[in-house]
Amino acid sequence: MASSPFRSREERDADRVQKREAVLRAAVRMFNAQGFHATSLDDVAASLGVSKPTIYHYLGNKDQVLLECVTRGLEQLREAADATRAQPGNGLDRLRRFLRRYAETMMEDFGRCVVRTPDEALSGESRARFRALKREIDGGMRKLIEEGIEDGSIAPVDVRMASFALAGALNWPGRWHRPDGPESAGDIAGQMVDILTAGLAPRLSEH
Amino acid sequence: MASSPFRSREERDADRVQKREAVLRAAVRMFNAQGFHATSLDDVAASLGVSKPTIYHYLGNKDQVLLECVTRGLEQLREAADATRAQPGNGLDRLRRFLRRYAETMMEDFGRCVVRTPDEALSGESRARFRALKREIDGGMRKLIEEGIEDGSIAPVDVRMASFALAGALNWPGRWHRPDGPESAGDIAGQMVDILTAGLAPRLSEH
DNA sequence: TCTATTTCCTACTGGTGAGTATCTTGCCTA
DNA sequence: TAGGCAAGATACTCACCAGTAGGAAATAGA
Repeated sequence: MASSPFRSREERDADRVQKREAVLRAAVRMFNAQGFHATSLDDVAASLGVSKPTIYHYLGNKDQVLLECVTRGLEQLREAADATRAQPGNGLDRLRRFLRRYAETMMEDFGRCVVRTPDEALSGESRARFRALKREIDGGMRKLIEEGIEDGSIAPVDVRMASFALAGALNWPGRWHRPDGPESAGDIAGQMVDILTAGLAPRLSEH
Repeated sequence: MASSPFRSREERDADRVQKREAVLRAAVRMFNAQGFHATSLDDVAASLGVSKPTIYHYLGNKDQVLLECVTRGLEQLREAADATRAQPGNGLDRLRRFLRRYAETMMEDFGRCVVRTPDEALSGESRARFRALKREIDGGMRKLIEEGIEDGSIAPVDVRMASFALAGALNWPGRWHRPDGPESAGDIAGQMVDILTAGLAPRLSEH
């Protein structure tokens, strides 16, 4: 493949996608680092060496930028739920696998943005969509818990409460975890899932 | 006590404290409802039928208002930890009592403000103090877990991870719980603590 | 009665940042 | 080769809001 200064249609399209991606990535990083309100689109643009209208060109207004960030994160979570559903194992096993991926996602750029974004940061239609997506994820988690209770691998609990407890615990790393820290996201996720499924009280009958 | 239009020194002091309190309460309610950045001090003042300089008179600048809100919440948590320390029972019992009060606090005005306030919302010295107070609470929780592990009432776990998991799960109601909902804060707190201490996997040996 | 202090208001300043109007350049297509 | 569209830049507007200046009214104390 000789590289020519004349780019084909596909190349130019790919270019556009790549630039869009770069803008989104820069935005989410700054939102996570400094907070949504403390980040101006001028800042984001400057960090890429471009000007503000460029962001409007690729992504739209600030609301839309944030919505796309959180949507990305929530889609990763939904994919995790879908993948889990297709796997073998009893309910608890599958829930555990889902929770691990959930926690890992929460330590990545877009996942962190989901936890750090309160509903009020978005306005109007965006807020409604944000909420709907979160409800969907919650629904998936509840379903997994229910399946586990049905097959006896999970103790009978209030599904709604359990789901909130798990989500809360696994969202939290998105607030405290630093990606450059000593522990890998996978390690942390694994440990948290163990603690949550085993509980704190010692098990009397463990082989 | 005849009520006279001439107020004593004590009465006037009490008046001042009461007004200060009212301003703080109005502020924290609006911060929780609409978010810190979306709430102007003009809004807070208007909700009390006064003007912005009144807020500056009683509380100082916006940073200081927020700092006092979160400090109140964190002090409630610290009091809970102190009270717990004085109580009888094994480590797990005492931790459970603390966690209940922790969760309940997170569903009240000032507690909710603590969860909803990211570090970046505060600036400079305020931010440092906010972080220090949070670290202190976390230290208290870790200590309780350690004591439980020592006396055998809590399974040996990574204390840091356990503390993060518990805090995350119990902070979360501050984000989703509506005070006017059907379930009382006490009920929710109790259920969440049960789930967290028992774990999800069924216990084989329970009498 | 005179002064100081508390309490609170009206009215301003100044900065910041979202969003837009308009222009330029260059490539693509007809 | 003319017209159109993509990809940006510059340079604005406009609204909002934190924080302040300065003053008025009431009360306290001397």
